[in-house]
Amino acid sequence: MPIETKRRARRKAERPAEILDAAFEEFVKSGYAATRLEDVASRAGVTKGTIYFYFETKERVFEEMIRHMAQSFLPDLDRYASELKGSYTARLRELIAFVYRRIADDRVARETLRFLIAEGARFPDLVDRHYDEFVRPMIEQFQKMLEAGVAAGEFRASPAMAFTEIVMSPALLLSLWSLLFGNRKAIDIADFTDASIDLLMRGLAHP
Amino acid sequence: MPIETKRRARRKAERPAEILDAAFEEFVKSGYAATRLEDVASRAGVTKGTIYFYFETKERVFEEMIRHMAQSFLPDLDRYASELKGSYTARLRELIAFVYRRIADDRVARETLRFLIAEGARFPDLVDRHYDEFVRPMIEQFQKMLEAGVAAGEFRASPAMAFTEIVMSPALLLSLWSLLFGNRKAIDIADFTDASIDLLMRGLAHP
Amino acid sequence: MPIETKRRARRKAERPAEILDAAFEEFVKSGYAATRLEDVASRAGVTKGTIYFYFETKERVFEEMIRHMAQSFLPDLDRYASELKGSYTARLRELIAFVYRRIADDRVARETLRFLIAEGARFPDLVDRHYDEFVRPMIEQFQKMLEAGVAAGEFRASPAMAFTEIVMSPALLLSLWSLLFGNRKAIDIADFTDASIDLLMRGLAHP
Amino acid sequence: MPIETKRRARRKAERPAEILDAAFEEFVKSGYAATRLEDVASRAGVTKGTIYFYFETKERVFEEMIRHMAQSFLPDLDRYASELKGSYTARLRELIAFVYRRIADDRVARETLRFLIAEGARFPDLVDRHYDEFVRPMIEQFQKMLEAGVAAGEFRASPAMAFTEIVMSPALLLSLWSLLFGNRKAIDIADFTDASIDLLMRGLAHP
DNA sequence: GATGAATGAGGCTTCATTCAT
DNA sequence: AATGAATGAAGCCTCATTCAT
Repeated sequence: MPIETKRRARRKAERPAEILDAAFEEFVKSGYAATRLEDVASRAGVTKGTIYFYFETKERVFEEMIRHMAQSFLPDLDRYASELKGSYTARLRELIAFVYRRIADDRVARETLRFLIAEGARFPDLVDRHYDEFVRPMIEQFQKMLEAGVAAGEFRASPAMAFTEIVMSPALLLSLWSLLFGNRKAIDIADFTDASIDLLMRGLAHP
Repeated sequence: MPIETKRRARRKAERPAEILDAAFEEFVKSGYAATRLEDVASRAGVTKGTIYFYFETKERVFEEMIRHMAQSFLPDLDRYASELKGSYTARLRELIAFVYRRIADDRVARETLRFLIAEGARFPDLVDRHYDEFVRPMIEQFQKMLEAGVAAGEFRASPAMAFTEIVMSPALLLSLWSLLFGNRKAIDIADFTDASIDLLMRGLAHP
Repeated sequence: MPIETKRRARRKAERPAEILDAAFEEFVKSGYAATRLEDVASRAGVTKGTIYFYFETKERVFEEMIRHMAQSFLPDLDRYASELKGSYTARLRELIAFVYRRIADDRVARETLRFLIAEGARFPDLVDRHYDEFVRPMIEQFQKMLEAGVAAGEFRASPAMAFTEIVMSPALLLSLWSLLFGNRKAIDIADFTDASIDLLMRGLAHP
Repeated sequence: MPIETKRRARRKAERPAEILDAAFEEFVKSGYAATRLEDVASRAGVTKGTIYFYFETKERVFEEMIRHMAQSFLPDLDRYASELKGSYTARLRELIAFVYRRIADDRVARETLRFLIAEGARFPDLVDRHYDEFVRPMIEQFQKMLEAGVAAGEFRASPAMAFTEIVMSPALLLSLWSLLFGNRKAIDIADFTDASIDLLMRGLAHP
């Protein structure tokens, strides 16, 4: 196979991804309804017809875009968690900091959250899929660690054990803050993270 | 003045509010772009033209709708806060519970949050207005109470003092949870609230 | 009858005329179709409903406005023509100058011409009425004078006798020039008039 | 290239012109504001959307239509003028007759004049363009010939030399007459032209 | 695979007209 | 007489979608 053919083939193979990348940017800029597939096409360097070669409808483009962008960091999280050493207090601290960095500071994750909030009613499957792939596993990861910490006598058996998602709520606030105010009312992420962790760890600790 | 005139006049005066109420429901159902003003009109019991008698554009209807629905509960909050007695620990607990009930459990507030997240880029003034009227005053109220509690020696001077919004983050999570999952993955609000407060109060307390 | 009542009655009697004056200005500004009766109303200091009290439709407003503005100067012309003395050459010169001043320099006449050209297809009766009330009498007036001049041996029996309207054509050009170019490409009316009359009188004279 | 492709390509290339031709007819029939683009479309054998594929707005359709229809006859005029032989009196006579035939008798030119008068305020650029492309060159052509005739001793140095447009005014009257009265009050164009030229030439001649 | 001309349903917006007061 | 709230028909324009090439 001549090298030129190979390059073109690779090119073609990447078309859908290029379109979805372009779709992400356009959907971010204008929202689902106000985005024109024409603009997605020209950003991707193709024409409208090409999009319809790869995707059935605008809705499909949106759905696939969400899937495409939402690269799960669950494997990373699991590996990171399993490699942590030391006291559970220290481990939890590390794990939370890790998640905060990934969630609160990641533009793609943030805008995906916006999409899900804004268009969730139209795409309930996407939301549920996200719950299954991101939210629940993350919560379970924290749940495990909390329970281990309690078993080890490091954490008290607080009622928050039944609502591990509370642990993530400051990170969520950070995301929303950014979605709402952009950098008009910026929060220092590092300081905020430290303060959140400090508050949380004290809250979990034995009195 | 005949009674018929009065009724009609009252009717007239209420028209804009009726339209905005209808607009809220339709915008909730379909989102900004997918809502047809015609549907707003028929829900309000008028015709399309009538909406344009009171509002210039669809955008204005949306903006005014947000303003109309967002009845500030700041006065309530201030009064409630000023009437609290006892230790700052107890007062803070009460205040948080109060806010949780109002925010996390209020459909209008929740959907307004969705609107602001979804359409904030198109209506930045609305977002800033909400910050000025709701977010900042609420944060300041909590800030005051935290400082008083520290001054009274009840709370430690934690780094979270610089990020009072952390206190509200579980309530936000509750709102978002509802926006995303509706009642598909319901959280028991009362228990969640208790757990959050418990965690927070321990985190704020002296070791 | 108290004086206040009288004033109000006079006021009322003038309403239609005030509306038509306002209509003229608005129709001039935007043309027939693009003019909103609402704007006519507010310029006249009344509300839309009032216009419909006096006129059945927008078309009627336009028609009545044309009638109202088109104050015939035929009586003036006839009187002026009958008072002229001296040679027919001198009389014709005077008469033409008189008409030029009235036609070419009169904003109302000019804009009426625009209305008739622009909306003539929709209002053929208006056009015909104008022909009967303005164009034909004016031509006849000139016709009479030309014939008298020929009979007196002052003018030659030129073929233009059968097309007296030629005499008016420079004035028409002046009107159109103004309609098209406003004062972007102004022509000196006095000089133009003199030149036209000079050319015409030579053309009519015996060689 | 298959013949079918060629046909389709030719079709495509002609679309805009077909649309503009249809637009001319519809605008003539109803005027700018009262013309519906839908009617233009169906007259052109396409649908509404197609018009918007080629033109941004209704205003653009109108502007482009005017440009499209206004095929300058300046080159013809220049060639015709340069080929004339004989006395300047004879040449001028020929030139005027040529212009009268083209202007006074040309439906497109006539209706374009109506458009410019009716909608000139909305499209001043069109008007100015017409001045530059038609009016001024034509006047200059006549100006040159008049000056040559004066230099040759055939014409007197009349004040009309400064207002060459007077020469065209009977043709303009003819156009307007047709615009206003259609064929309700027809003028014999040939006789009218002869009479105009006769009057003019006598007016220009030495006494 | 890719193009882009063409379609047509649909929504926003305007405004002449009506009518209860 | 006059008001002005309300109507609803109508038109401009957009854009997802199709399909011949």
